[in-house]
Amino acid sequence: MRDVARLAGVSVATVSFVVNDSKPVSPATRLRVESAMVELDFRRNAVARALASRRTRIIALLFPVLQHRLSDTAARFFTGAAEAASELGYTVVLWPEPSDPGALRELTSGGLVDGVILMEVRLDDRRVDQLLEAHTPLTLIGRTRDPSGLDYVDVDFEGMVEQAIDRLHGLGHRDLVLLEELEREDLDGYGPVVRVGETFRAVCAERGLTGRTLRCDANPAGGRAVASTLLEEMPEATAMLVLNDRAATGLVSELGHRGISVPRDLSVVLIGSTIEVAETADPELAVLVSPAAQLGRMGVETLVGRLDGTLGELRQELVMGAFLEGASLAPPPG
Amino acid sequence: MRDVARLAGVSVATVSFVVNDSKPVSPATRLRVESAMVELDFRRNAVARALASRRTRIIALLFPVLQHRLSDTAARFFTGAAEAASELGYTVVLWPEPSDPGALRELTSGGLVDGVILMEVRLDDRRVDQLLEAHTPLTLIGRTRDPSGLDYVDVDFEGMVEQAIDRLHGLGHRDLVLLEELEREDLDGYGPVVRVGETFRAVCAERGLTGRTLRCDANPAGGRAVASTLLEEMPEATAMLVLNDRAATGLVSELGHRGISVPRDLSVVLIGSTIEVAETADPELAVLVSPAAQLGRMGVETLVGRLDGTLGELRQELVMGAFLEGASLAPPPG
DNA sequence: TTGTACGCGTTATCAG
DNA sequence: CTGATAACGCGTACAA
Repeated sequence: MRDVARLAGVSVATVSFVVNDSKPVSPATRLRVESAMVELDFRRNAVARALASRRTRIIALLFPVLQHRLSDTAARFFTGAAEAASELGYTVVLWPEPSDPGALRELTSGGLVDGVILMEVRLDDRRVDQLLEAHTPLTLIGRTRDPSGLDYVDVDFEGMVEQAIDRLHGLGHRDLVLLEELEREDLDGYGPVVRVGETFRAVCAERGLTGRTLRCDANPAGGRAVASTLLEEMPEATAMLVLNDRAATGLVSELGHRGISVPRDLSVVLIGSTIEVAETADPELAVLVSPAAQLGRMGVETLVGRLDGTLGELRQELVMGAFLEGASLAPPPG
Repeated sequence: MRDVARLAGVSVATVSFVVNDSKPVSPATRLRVESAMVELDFRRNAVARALASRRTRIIALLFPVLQHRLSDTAARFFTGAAEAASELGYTVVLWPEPSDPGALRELTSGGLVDGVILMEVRLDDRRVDQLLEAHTPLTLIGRTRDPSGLDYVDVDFEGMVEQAIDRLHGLGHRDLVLLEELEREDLDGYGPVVRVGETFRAVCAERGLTGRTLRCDANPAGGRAVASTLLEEMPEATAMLVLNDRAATGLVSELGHRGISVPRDLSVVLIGSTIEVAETADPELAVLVSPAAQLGRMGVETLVGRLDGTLGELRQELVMGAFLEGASLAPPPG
């Protein structure tokens, strides 16, 4: 930049004005500066700019990649966020969560990113406190147990589970099962799992339905393996809610092998998955689609609004996903 | 840092020495500095450090998220890369490819990242030239048509296709089909598709086998839809290679509905997918697993080696994935 | 072993 | 409209 200034016969300040058009510059000198820039193949240095201006226009989407699979759904959060950021003149990068918690502070208070969007939030999430302590502009995708004072957007799992149950209830089902993931320390207090489980039990109780829980590994083999448990221990169950899409396809196909037909003998609803994954099963599963891309977008808009100061009040919003009927719903047999 | 120095009664240089232990410091003063640091809750500023040292120890994994789905396999590249980076004292972030190509130069010549790992490489990939021109340290996951002079690691699609064909041939199959994705401009010259297609045709010709190609949308619905084409136009085909896992599951289940059984009537091999996706189909598909995590790791190791100057020669390496038998292979019928 | 002083490439604040 | 110049926070010769 110094060189550009020299070649154009102006001061560095003027060059800076041209580069950012932060101040009016006469057409003549602007031209001289611009040609000098191409001449010297000038590229502004983002680091220096960040040091001087105290911002990078970069947002980190913090994702604990070692604890949570970067699923299809998670990928859509990222895509939605990336699109929105691009429109707003920001860049969002997917930042694997540092294993060392100290590294988190470094990242966040180091000035490399202007703000952080936190994913895979737990009810008691230490990361939130750490980030707040570091005064990092923060938006959650998900929410803690007590999210007061925090900007967040989240899937409305409660609403989705209620809708699913009511749909099944409306078809005549009275004996439901929720298929959950095996408990792992990693998942302890993980929002979606906790909220879906609690809502399931509460709504079943409210409606006078039987609501039981089954657990299996979060993959097709796990789903296959749990089929016998289901048939042996809960033969009266006629409908099922599944949070883990991978397990669902395995379960459905294994049931098929055992002569149990979906939806004739068992209705199945997927919670918070994608169309494509629901279509992968045979038959296509009913699914409450995760509004992932939309939430990614909203997360970025919220954080940017906070950064630019254009967002006044707190933003706390829950979003339901679309209900796709698929071919896995029917009245209970008999 | 200035404040820390003042509180500890030393100069900023000494504080810097302590922070980076770049010079010997007497235990006494070190202690004073350290306690001053905790007292003031000191956090070093990554941006300033980057400006002074000309490196950030951050690597960008450049992924064109708008053109390519961030699939399960792609996610594993990221995970593998993140692990390796962490071990080497680096951080790798997933950087969505800027839609504006000029923005790519900004990113790369701005000093925000020390180097770039390029994903979803095409045979003629402009990004490579742009990055080289900007003198950005660069490693490819994938490779261009002529990758001479470039560090790269890639899936050995040629070897994998050959292995798959030979396996099928060994079972007695002589009439093969390759299921490809519909042509899209986005995918024009995309390495995996081109190489798999070319190798398929070449190896079939060499072995005297019939090798034909079918195309469908890269999702379950696409696979379902292409089932009738297969049955009507290629009824003699007894085995199939599939590059798109999503389509494969749809095809297999639709064939089942039409009385065509895998593997009795048709053998199926998935190329470059994951165990879990292969297990999702019914029956479990044979699969040549993509060595994604390993390649992610190797990509990082290569780039870091280049950055640290510990890597001498060029690194150009192809990796095969494991062959899992699944339950979708059998001799041809009759 | 420690301190001084300069450089890193911009932005921002003045004054002109 | 333009130019000097002081930050920005840290690394690192070089000197002490």
